[in-house]
Amino acid sequence: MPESPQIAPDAPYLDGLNPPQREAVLTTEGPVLVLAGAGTGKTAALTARLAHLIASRLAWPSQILSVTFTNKAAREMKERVSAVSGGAIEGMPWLGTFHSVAARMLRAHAEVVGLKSNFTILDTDDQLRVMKQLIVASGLDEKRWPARQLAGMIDRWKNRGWTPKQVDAGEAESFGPGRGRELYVAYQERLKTLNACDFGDLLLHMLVIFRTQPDVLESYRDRFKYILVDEYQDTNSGQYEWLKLLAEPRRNLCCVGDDDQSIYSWRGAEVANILKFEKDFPGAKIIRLEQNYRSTSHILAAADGVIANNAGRLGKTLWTDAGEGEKVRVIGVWDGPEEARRVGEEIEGMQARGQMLSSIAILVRAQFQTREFEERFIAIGLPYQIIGGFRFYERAEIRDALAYLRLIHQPADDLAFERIVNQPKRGLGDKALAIIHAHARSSQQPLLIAAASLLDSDELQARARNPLGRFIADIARWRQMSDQVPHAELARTVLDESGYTAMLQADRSAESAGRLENLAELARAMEEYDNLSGFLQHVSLVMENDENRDRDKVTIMTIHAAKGLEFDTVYLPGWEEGIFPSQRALDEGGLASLEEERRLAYVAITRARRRSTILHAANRRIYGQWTSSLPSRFVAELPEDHIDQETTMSGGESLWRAQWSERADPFAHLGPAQSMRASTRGPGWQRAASGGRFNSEPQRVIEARASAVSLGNKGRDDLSLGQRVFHEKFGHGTIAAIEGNKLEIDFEHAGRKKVLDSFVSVG
DNA sequence: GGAGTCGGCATTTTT
DNA sequence: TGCCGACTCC
Repeated sequence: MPESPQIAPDAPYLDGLNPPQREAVLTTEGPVLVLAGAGTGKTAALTARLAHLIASRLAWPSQILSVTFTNKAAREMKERVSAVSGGAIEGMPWLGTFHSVAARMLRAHAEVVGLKSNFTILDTDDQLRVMKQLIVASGLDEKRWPARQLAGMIDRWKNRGWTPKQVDAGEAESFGPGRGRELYVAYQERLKTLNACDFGDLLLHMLVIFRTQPDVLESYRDRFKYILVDEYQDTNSGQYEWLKLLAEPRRNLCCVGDDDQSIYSWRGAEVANILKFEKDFPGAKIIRLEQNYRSTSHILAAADGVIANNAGRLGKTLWTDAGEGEKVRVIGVWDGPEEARRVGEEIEGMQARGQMLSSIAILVRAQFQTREFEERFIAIGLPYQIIGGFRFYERAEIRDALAYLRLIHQPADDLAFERIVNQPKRGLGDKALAIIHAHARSSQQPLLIAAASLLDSDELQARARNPLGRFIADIARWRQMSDQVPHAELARTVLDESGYTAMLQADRSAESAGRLENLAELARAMEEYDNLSGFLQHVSLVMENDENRDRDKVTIMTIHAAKGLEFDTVYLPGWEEGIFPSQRALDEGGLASLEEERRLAYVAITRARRRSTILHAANRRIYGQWTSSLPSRFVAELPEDHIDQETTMSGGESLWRAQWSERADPFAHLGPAQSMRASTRGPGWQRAASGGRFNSEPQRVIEARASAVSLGNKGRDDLSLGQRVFHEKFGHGTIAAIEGNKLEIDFEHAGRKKVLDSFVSVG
């Protein structure tokens, strides 16, 4: 590999790039921060940079680490690199999301942190269930100390790169109280026994390995000649440390991002990472991409006027030669239904004029806002799609199916066992489960194995024992099949033979048909993977929504979900104090979260290519209560020259703008009923209704050691024939026979029974 | 195990 | 207001 790049100014990948973009491509050595404003051709530059590194032989594809946050971004980059290099380049092995790259590394070094390389990746619901169990086990009231709160805390700690020992004492105190650290330790222990880790662990474990195993760190430093990071403003402290460790000592680190588009601080992202880049990497080159190829200048100016109110920006000024275009419209309406009606009418008008619905989006601050539009669009028959909400792999039926597959693949998967042992109903209720749990705990076996050994005893009543026996035999049989039958086929068989399909067919509710379809889709999706284990491992990291994009539809989604997307026409409803900025941000986060809300506003406006329309309503129903609302302060921040204001109410166009400075009640003329100030809305209204449901459950896989029906445990050594023992259910008796962990006992009242040694006590 | 009831609660969610 | 989870009663 030559020392210096063979600069080819006419290289095809440089075609169409502007000077700063070229600079971003050609500045290969040393730390580089590319500040890429919205719509400035960031991905084009990044892709070209990768192509350049490879084409000029600075590095092999395998020597470049490029990380993104989303699977979508990773996929897009892969596709574009391969297109720009004429498909000649084999897929880049180290191009992926932070999590998938870390998972890949962790599989190679799992034993360092006490895992096996086939560890399972838990999702949020798995985590919550495990944590709930731990909270209950530690004697805390799960109502007062909800698992979600603990999960949130531990997640934040992991985002910061903290192992239990590093957790700030004060923070550790706050849960339980005083039990935070202990529960964190217990959680990690539990994960270890499940051979599982959560999303945060993927990065944290690797961080620990880098910190403690210099040779491992060294090998990766050797390997990665160049590192690229997309959406750098979204990195958290853990990811930052991870990158920094890998980037030293070469420091060929190129980070691309936009501080003005940092909208995930509540997920642990640290805007500070991008703000302090120069300090952390002295001599870093800062390149600004400021030419916007997406929007017209009125739109850019409006967005710029808003974001200019934020302090501590790195600063950049977007410009375009696309022309002025239309001003941003600001429309004041009476109430929520009118807002939806107005948008619906305009869209119908555009549709009549031939505009594609897919080029139109409605971007909201929070999920609950989608409802009003949904209702309206149904009423007028306007095709729409709501992005967000349930993901494919979060649907209950999908997770049930996955649980079957997990349990077949990995008999030790207790979470999967719990999920499906009685799904469909087999008459295995709480009582049976409690007995299985008790035995599993005392014999330290996975639930499936413990359940199998219970079958040979009288611990369970025949009513439970028989269906349990069938269930276990089914799992064992499917497990054998899994070696011979293609895994998609296996999935279909399992769903049929387990009675799951029949259960859905018998269910005549509105959703059941869709569920059956989803399951069919799941089996189809499986065909794309080589084997069951590959599929299961992939599923946990790439949980994507398969939206059907066949028909022309208006898109409704949150602003967060819209980051990185663009539409010709964008509607931005609900720009009211308390909604946007959200009440929560106003109440709790102080200036920092107000600024984040403002960045959201910036992201929202800049999604539009040609037309951006902001709406606000004077009255809105929140939790069923009619409340009057003030226009968002962000409305007042829009530069007047670049907007057109319109109101469907009397009062004049600048009504709201004036009010912001005068702090008067803009709706005083409406009479006392409506003039309740927005600020008088107490904390009661704060969090508006949402769709964020957590209904479903887990998935993960553990290495199989024992077969599903293996028995023959060594028994206890403190028991002998003729000994008097006590059994909770059957009372006192004497041991008549011992075989491994199985006993036959003559009970004084219950007669002769087969029981397991873990259920008896001496005496 | 299913249906009914009651109380608490309610942003954003890349992996 | 409306949903979800927990709980109760057949």
